[in-house]
Amino acid sequence: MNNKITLLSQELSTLVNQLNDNLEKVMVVLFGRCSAFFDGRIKSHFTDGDRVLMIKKDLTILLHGSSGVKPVQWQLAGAGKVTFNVKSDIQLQMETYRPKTDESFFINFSEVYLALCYNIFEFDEAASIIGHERDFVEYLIKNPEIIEQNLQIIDSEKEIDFGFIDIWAKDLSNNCVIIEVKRTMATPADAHQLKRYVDFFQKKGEEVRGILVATGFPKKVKNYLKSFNLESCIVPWQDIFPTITRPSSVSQTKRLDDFF
Amino acid sequence: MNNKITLLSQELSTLVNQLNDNLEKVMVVLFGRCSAFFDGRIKSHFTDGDRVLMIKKDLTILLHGSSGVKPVQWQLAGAGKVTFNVKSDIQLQMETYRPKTDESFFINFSEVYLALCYNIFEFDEAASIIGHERDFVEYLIKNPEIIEQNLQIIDSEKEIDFGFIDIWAKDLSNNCVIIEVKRTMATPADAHQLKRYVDFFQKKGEEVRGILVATGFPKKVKNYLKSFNLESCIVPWQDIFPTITRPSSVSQTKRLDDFF
DNA sequence: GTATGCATCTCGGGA
DNA sequence: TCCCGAGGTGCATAC
Repeated sequence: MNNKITLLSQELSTLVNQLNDNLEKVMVVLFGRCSAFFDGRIKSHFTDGDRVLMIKKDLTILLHGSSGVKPVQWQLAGAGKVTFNVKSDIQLQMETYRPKTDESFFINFSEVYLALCYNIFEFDEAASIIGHERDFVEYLIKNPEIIEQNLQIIDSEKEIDFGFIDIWAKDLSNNCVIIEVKRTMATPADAHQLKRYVDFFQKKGEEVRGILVATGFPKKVKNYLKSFNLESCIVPWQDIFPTITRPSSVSQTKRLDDFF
Repeated sequence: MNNKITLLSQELSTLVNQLNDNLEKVMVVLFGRCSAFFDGRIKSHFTDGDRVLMIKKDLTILLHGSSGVKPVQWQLAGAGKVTFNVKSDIQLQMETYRPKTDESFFINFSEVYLALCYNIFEFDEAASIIGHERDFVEYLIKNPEIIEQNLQIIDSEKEIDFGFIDIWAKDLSNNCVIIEVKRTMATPADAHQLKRYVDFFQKKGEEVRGILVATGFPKKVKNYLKSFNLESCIVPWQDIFPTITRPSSVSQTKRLDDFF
């Protein structure tokens, strides 16, 4: 094929050896019909179905079905030994145990359509990401007038007994203002989180306002904020942060011959 | 190969047509070196690296790297049209847009090691799972003495203005007892959630106790509970629920010839 | 190692 | 459809 992909044997006794030899060295991918059992933090069982099994170099194990982002079953990296074997000459089985969490994972393939190794190169895969909550907090600290005119920022990411306060400020009347920042729609839990921060300061006898910043406020959350005398502030983040420009130029140093 | 797996062309202009023709009909999997851009709820960019692209029949798109359970980038099902095209004769590009969330996803392959279609059969993939929170709540309702002697269960999964109460009971002194059940270690948010429920009943002038059930209580959570006058109860779920027995027999109706 | 909270959380259930 | 909470949450980060 090429030096990156190796198709494995369709003969089970050979396949088993190929698989066991290559685990942890390359990524292994199997396409087949299988049933699966997981026993650990929860106990789950899937009956026979067409799936994709992906075993990464760190022994992360993913079993994907025909839809959805989440695997139907999986095991986190750090399994103990993963072993394949053949049962009764006709079924391929995978068995693993992850001691750290006392979890075991067992898959029984009634059919293997294709098995391959992928000699994936370990890049430093850190993403460049814009839009974490932290980015928004920093933006608001530099542009507090988005929330309210004449806010004086005092501190941010400040730890108190009940957690971390995103932004701590004072308003024109010298009231203490606690600001909690969310990058999504506000939830009841968000409102309550803010409430407990405000309570903390009020217990110390201070005059305190609380403002929840989010992209939207469902009715229930609005009611909750109102009943606790907290304020809301809608900030449409999508309109504030610019689009990443998509580089569409092709490197001139690569030529068609480089690929195959 | 077989009727399940079709290896696609290594010639880009042919590959593009094969891909576009098969999307939504089968699962498509590509192994290659690519850079990728996602712009939506967040903006993220990955530079060139070896990855696996999986496009499921529901147009869930997963881009997996060499480690970890989570894809490095992804898009939920329900993209608008997904299109492949060839750029400057030497790069394969994928482009998608998901109107619902105004998200776009763009991948540029500098190399394609292998591309294939997987004619995955749509089973009803519902899992049989034991160990959901609901199972624990039901167990406690049948065995309330695990929490406390002489508890009288009044109701469960009861909706109040601020959410659903797991278990609502009365103790020997006829006090109202609100019980919140967690299947994991208790978190500060759990403690606050319970406080929310207890506050609701106290406002109605009732004498209320709150008990948080979990497998463990970090010190900070203990402190929260204490300051809120709430109680804790450790229940070691893993010791209570039995192991799923693993069927290891092979169906006698299948023979080796059935497989290849 | 444990604990804590964010996340493109994803997903399912209920209104 | 929106809203809400559970999750085998995963995962980085701070301690």
